[in-house]
Parts: sequence; C-alpha cells; structure tokens
Amino acid sequence: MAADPLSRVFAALADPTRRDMVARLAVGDATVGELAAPYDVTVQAVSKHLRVLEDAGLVSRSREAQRRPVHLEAEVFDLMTKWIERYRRQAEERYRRLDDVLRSMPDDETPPTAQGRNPS
Amino acid sequence: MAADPLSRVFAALADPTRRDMVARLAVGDATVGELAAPYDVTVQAVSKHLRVLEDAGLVSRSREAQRRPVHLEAEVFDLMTKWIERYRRQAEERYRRLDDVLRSMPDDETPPTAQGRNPS
DNA sequence: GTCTTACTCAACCAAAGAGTTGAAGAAGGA
DNA sequence: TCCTTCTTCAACTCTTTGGTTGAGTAAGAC
Repeated sequence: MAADPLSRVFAALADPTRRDMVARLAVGDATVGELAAPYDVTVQAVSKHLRVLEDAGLVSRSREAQRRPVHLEAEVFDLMTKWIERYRRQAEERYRRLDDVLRSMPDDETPPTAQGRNPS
Repeated sequence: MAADPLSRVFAALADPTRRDMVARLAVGDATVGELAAPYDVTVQAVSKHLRVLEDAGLVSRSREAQRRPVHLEAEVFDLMTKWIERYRRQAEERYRRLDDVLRSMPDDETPPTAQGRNPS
C-alpha cells in the first residue's frame, strides 16, 4: 500500500473489523484482549489490526502492567474530513455553476464539458 | 476486500492515484484517456481504477460515441462523512465527560476506565 | 466495406493483506 | 524462583490488488 498518511488512514478504515474496533474505542479505551473478545479471529490477528490503526495514527497504546490499553486518537479523522469536504464542496460548486449556465441559456444545447487539473 | 459499501468507498480512496482522479473529476467530467494522460501507467490500469471507483459508487459512466465520460457522484462522500463524524463526536463527548469527572474530584486518583460496546 | 479511435476483457505476475500456528517477551503473583 | 497472563514476533498460506501485455469490442470516419 502507499506510504502517505491519507492512504494509510483510508486503508485502515476500509476493513469492517477495524472500523468496529474504532467504534468501540470511541466509547472508551480497551486492552487487546478486550478488543479481540467479540471477534472469532485469534488475538494475534487483532494485534495486527491494531498495528495498522496505530500506523495510521488512529490509535495509540500505553503500558499498564502486562496490558497495553488502546486509545483512540480522533484528531486524525480531520485529515480525511478535510480531503472529503474539499472535493465534495468543489463538486457541489460545479453543479451550482452548471445550473446557472443552464438557467442563463434556456433554449440552447448544453455547452462542452469543462476541463482542468487539480492533483492530490 | 469486504463487500459492504463503506468498506468499498474507503478502500477506493486508499489509493493516491484514485484520489487524484477524484480530485480532477471534482473540477469536471473527463474521458478515460484524459484521466490516464498524467499518469505513467497504461490506460488499462486506469480503466481498472475507474471500475473500483464505480463499484464504490463514487463515479458513473455514460456513453458518447466511442468515449465513456466519467462523472463524479459526490453524494457517496456522505456515507463516509457520517461514519467519521459519528465516532469523532462520540470520542470528543467522552473527553468532555472525562474533564467533568476530573474537575469534580480535584485531589483523588483517576477512576477506572469506562467500558462498553458499540459496533459497526 | 476498411480504418482509426476509445475503451474493455483475459491471462498473467509480483507484492501486499488478512488470517493461521507456534514460540518468545514482559510483567505481576505464588 | 517458577507460573500465569497479556501481548507481540516469526514464518507460513491464501486471496486480493495493482500492474503488465495482447486481443477483442464499439462506434464514428473514410
């Protein structure tokens, strides 16, 4: 997978088990064992999922005796939200402008499609 | 990968090339060839990327002579935004409550961590 | 009709993901 | 000390993904 932070966050949340873990961590911190309990996979698999979430910056882990409590870091959500909102807004803006154009030329054929680049 | 819609959308956007395509489509519709131009991969690879985006409901394709103009369907973003906002808000709510607790017992040790389940 | 353009399908390959089992590390309890 | 608990590491398997090349389809253009 790609190394950039945004790709990591999206990829981390593309798995339903990991999304479920995030949902549960939004309620409160939990240990690896507690997190693993509801799923019918090994605790090692859950540990791997947590590493993916941690690499994405979505969770952090402290130490408390043998336990490693997992904590949700909700700020990373902002990264995604900003990306999504940017292009959603842009697309909506475009529809709005298209409506204006259509309103201004009520009995003509549609104009050629707009063009442009805007990476990342 | 998992079959549920949310997983498909997150997975589709976990690839930087696909995110770039979405960004460009927010500006305006484009054909497969136009979309492929800036990248140093084959047009077939771009066609595959588009299929992933289409399966996720992020784009749609019409027909116009030999061309297949690609159109961004921004509404699917809402699916993600709702999921993200739900748990972000929940996590923030939790911090707020924790602050209240800490304020109400200024010189005690911290209470045991809260617990609970809340899937999907 | 044939030719050219725009795109997709099929088969293949290498790398990454998600799971497994088994062993090892880390820290408290006996 | 040894024992138990909680967690991770290592090695392996299987599937998916992102890319390739080569052939095939669809629809104007000549």
